[in-house]
Parts: sequence; C-alpha cells; structure tokens
Amino acid sequence: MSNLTRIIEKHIHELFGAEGEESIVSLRRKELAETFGCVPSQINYVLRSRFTPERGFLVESQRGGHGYIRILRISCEEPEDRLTHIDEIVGDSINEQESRKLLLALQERGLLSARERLVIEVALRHAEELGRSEFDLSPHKRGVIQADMLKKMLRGLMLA
Amino acid sequence: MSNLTRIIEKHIHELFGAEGEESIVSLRRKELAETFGCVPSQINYVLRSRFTPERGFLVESQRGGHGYIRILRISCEEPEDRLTHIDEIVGDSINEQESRKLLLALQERGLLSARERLVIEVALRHAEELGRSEFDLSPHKRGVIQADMLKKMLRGLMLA
DNA sequence: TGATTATTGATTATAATTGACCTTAAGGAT
DNA sequence: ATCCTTAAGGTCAATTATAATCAATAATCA
Repeated sequence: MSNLTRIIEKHIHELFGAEGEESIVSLRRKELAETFGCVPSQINYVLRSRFTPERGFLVESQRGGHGYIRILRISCEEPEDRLTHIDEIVGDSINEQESRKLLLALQERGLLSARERLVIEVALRHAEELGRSEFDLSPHKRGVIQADMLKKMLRGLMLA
Repeated sequence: MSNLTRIIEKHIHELFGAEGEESIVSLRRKELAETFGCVPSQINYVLRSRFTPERGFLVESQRGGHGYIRILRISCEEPEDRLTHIDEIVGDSINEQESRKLLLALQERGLLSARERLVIEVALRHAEELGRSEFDLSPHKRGVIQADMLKKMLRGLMLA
C-alpha cells in the first residue's frame, strides 16, 4: 500500500522547511504515531532507517516525563555535484596514502575543516591498526573496511 | 507542568554568569527549593542529572548547621586537562547511549561542532556494526573498541 | 521465491516528581 | 568533655510519563 515509513519520512522532512532553513526539529513520538495512526515504535523504525548520521542527521531523545525526540540536520551549504559521487571517488577499497590525498583535497576545496579531516584520519588509522594487529586481516580487507567507513563519514558530512 | 528540572538547571547556569567569569556557585538547598516551589530533593535530582563531571561540573556540599551546596565549573583551559578529563569519562568501554550523551555534552560545552559530532558518531556506529555482524564480537569487546576509538578521536581534537 | 524492508505489540528502560525517613554539623546546656 | 537540639543536606522508593528494544509477522522487491 502507501508505505507508511515513506509518508512519515516525508512529513519529517517537511518539518525542516524546504531550504536550509530549520536545521532542528522536535517531536513527541506518541503524538506523531497518533497522527499517522500507527504504533509508536514505527517512529523509531523511520528514524533508524532514514535519519541516520550517514544521511546527515543526528537524533537525540529523552524518555520519561517531558520526553522528546529531536532531529538535527547537518549539511553543507552547497552539496556539490562531484561529491554526490562519493562512492566512485572512494571506491571499494582504499589505503592510507589514497585516503590522505583525498581528504586533503577535500579540505583544500573547503568541504572539510582541518579538525574534521583529523577526526576522519584518526578513525581510519584506528581501523587499520585494529584490522592488522587484532584481527589479522589482509591488506585488501582492511582497505575495504576503511573505504566503507570513509564513505559513510563523508556521506554524512556532504549529503543533506 | 513545565519542566521544573530544566528551569532549575537554567537558573543555576545563570548563576555562573554568561562568560567564563564565576566558576563557583554556592546555594542553600532549601532556599532554592522554596524559590521554585518544589521539594528539596528535587535539587539533588537536578544536580545529579545535570551537573555531572561529564558536563564539566563538580558538586560539593555540607550538611548540618550552615550547610551548603557548592558547584564548581571545571575549566579544562589547558589541553592536557581536557585529555585526562576525557580519558576518565570515556573509560575502558562505552556503549552507544553513553557515547551519544558524552558527545552531546561536549558539543554543548563548545568543544565539538555538530559536524564533528556527526563524523564521530558515524565512525562509532560503523565499528559497532562491523564488530557485531562481521566479527561476532561480544558487546563488551565492542564497547572496548569504541572507547578506544573515541578516545583517540577526541584526543586528536582536543589538541588541535 | 528468497532476501530485504516494514509493521506491530509486548516488554523493558529511563526521566521527572514527590515525600517519608536518614545522616551530619554547629552550638549551647549540663 | 558530653549530650541535646536544631538546622541543614542526603537517600530511597513509589508513581507517572515517555521512549527504546526486540522478536514475530507481513509485505515488498529483485
């Protein structure tokens, strides 16, 4: 039928306002569920599957009295075309040298701050190190893991 | 009933003065409770839940005659201070909920931007997911890996 | 048709509020 | 000095209000 999840997703997107206006939205889980005539946990499903950090969102919530769910949209001012192809740029596997080069290039284009680049590099190196010394993975497998991770991180930062 | 806890929290924050001015505030529990028309133990609740070391506060108190409650805002001016502080609050193992709370607190203290928080969350979730479905690690082991990763990322940022 | 995605509801976890009861410190009385 | 009284503050458990998780199905997609 008319896919509830998509309807709720669309509704929440509309709450953000068309342009880069509101970047934060608050809601009551129970109310939203009532609005759409569904069970409250449906809302969790929508959030878990659609409003992930990889898609540029952060979700905060609180239970109990005065509970709430807050959704933050983190996005670049101008999501450049070239970076909608993050998958292609990163590829299936990446090594330290390649990723450094890429991140530096992104920073030079003003798409990443120095601190953001730093965090990403630390995360990638941690994965490399762990994959090598703790899990004894092949260099290729390590590269695959890092590529995957890098794509997720960049998507979160680049996509709206 | 609006949220008393938040109102009291805000009030106490205001006592510190907007800028990095006063770093110590003293209170009478009973007086504060009367000011807000609540039971005194409500104050304990606010302190326990909002003025934690994780959020950069320490609370001291004394009972009996001339009793008091003193709240200290810890500075972390020196990068070194922040590092030790972070090591302490992250600990050896951390779960998703704890890390989210911590990151939110760091952002609220201005030590992290929303984008930086997002990247870190993506990295942690990736590790969690990989550890669970690819390597079949125990929850504890996953927590250890994430704590390690988180500390490395935060250390990098605090020194930058 | 097998894999993925969506829906549901039962169970669990957490936050805020309140009040009854407990502990500790200061200062005066004996 | 020791005890008593009074004036703080602390702890805990009960209650109520939300939200999260999990597992069982159902529906949809490739």
